[in-house]
Amino acid sequence: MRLFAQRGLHGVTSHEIARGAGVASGTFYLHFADKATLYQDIVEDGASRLAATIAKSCEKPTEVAALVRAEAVAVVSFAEKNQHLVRILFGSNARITGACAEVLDCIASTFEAALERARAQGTLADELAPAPTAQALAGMTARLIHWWSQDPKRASRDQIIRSLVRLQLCGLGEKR
Amino acid sequence: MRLFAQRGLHGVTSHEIARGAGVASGTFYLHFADKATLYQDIVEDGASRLAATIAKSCEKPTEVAALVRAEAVAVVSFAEKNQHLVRILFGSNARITGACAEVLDCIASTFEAALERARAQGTLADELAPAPTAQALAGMTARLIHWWSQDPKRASRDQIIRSLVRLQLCGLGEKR
Amino acid sequence: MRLFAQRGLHGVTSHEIARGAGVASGTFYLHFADKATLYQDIVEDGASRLAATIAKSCEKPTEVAALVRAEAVAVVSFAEKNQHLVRILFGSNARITGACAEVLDCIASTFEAALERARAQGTLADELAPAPTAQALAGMTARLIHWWSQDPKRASRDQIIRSLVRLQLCGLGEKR
Amino acid sequence: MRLFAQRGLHGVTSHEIARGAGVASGTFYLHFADKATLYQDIVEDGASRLAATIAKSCEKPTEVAALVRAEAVAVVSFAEKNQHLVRILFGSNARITGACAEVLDCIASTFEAALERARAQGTLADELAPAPTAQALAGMTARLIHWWSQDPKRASRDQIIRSLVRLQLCGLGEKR
DNA sequence: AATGAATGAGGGTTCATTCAT
DNA sequence: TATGAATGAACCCTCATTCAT
Repeated sequence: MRLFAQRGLHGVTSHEIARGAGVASGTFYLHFADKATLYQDIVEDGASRLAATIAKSCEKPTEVAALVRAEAVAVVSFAEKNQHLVRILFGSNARITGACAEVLDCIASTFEAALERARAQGTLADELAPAPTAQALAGMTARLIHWWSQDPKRASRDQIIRSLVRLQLCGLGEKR
Repeated sequence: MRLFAQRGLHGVTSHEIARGAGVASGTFYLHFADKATLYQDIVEDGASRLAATIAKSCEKPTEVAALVRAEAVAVVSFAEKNQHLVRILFGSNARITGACAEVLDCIASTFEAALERARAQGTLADELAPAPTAQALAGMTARLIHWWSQDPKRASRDQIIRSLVRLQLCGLGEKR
Repeated sequence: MRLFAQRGLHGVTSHEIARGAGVASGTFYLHFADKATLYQDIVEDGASRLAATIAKSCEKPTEVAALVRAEAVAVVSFAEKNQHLVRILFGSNARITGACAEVLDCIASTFEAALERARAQGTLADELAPAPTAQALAGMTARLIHWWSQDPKRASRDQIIRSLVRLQLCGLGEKR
Repeated sequence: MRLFAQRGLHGVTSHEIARGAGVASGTFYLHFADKATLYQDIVEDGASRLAATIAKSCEKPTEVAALVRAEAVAVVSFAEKNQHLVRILFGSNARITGACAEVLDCIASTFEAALERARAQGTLADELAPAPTAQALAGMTARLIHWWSQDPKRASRDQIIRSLVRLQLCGLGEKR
């Protein structure tokens, strides 16, 4: 993951991965089918773990504000524990490899569902169309997380969460 | 640009580029130093053209709302005219190639400057730290533009602009 | 062909073929899809050329003896001109590669047709079943040709032809 | 033997052989020096067993016809009991491996000796040179046996023997 | 004696780049 | 200036063989 996060699928050789793991070249193939499959598996597994983490964080809260906050906390915690993975998922030549069922699209669709609900309840600002807004919120989250995971000293955990919450709440409706 | 946008730096061969341009393989090297340099040049040139477009759009307006709107319009127009380029800049194994002086960072720093100004004037919501907020806004813009440029029928030009303006204004302060 | 004749498909590397042709490794792939395909093409092309040669030699003669002789001459001439090819076709890990639609089966079926005709005319010795006899005659021809092409000094052209003719005539019926 | 008969020396891995024998990969090397040696040993042992079988069958008969028949029966019986081995010996990338002291040459030399004897007694047809005729007869035998062992339902045991006897007798002289 | 994970040399293939024409 | 055949370094992957357990 470290190597893929730094240099991408094509920038890393199978020899480097093996050597990085302290084993011989051939040993790589005792554990993984091939380089592309390993990468794809990392992405897919990571995406579903992230999705599960988010989903779980949304179970309890009922108020919008609490829900948004819970989600932000979950995402930030995930990023803290999976620094390399986050860079792979959001650093994103993931798209190029065809490996990912679009982590971003996955997150975006979560947002989109929430926005549709808000629209139904009349709490969504009129000028916000659900689809593009969902994409914008997903992009915002991804970028923030990715930027932060490249160097966690750039901002405190709390600042990240507060920014996420504020912007998401704003995007998720909250007529002014 | 079309090829790079579709398949990324590593997914395209120099032969394909030449053939796509209707010339022989060797001719490629009469025009470009090598494939990586071409890619880098596309990214850098594209980034500075985008930056210039944004900067120009910000010259006249004095009010925040007008300024944000002008910027959104400029970015959207740029994306319309440079569909492939936008996918290269934001689709983003740009980061991996080391080719880019971070288009996103460039955009982010524009936002950051605005946020610092807002903070000085006391109009920035307290919970928003300038640096991460700037990243979030940049990520939001990039994602929205990229998503849209993959298939312009996904949303109307206007919806994109309205979403951008609303979310940016919100992020840029506007205490509630 | 020389290399394949000497060491078989698996015993020859693509690098050796290139080097043997006085070109660099990559050049091989400008001319052939890959090593296995080249081998297969050699076998298939060789088989059909041999079949065509045999077929042509059988056009004119009407008497059995003349026909058998014409065929023997054709096969021997082919072997003289295509020493390496003959060793590939009959030296025979051809079967292993799945490359060949069985050159031998092809030749055998020619014989089988002739034997069926002989049977219909009542000139075939009773103890000879067409199918196995055809295989035997084909194997005989192949072996003789292969053995000779490994070292043409082993026997004169004429000895080969005479042996072939005599044995084939015998096999093809000629009740005693 | 089954694996080698089906796919040849190069088409079988040492792992497959071990797995086919129900032991672990390393165990293979407790029993055999290496894959190539195993193959060579199979071929050499098989060839000498076949040679011994033939030699034994030729001990008693004194008449040519009886001798030829005894030999044919011996060979066919051997093929019936050693289906895989026969395919290895005659299916024949045996030659390529350098493993075999030429089973065919071995058989051929038996025939050649008989032919020389016939020549000395003046019973050999003038047009048949001993060496090429011996090769032809050996090839005929090998092909017939091999063809039959690939699918014993192709012909009855008796048909094979009768064809062999008839053709060999014819080749072995029998002036007309 | 058996295991099976580990090794690493070797081979097939690709492709960025060159250069004689 | 344009060509495109040729180059050869580099990469992915396989598999015969070893050896600590």
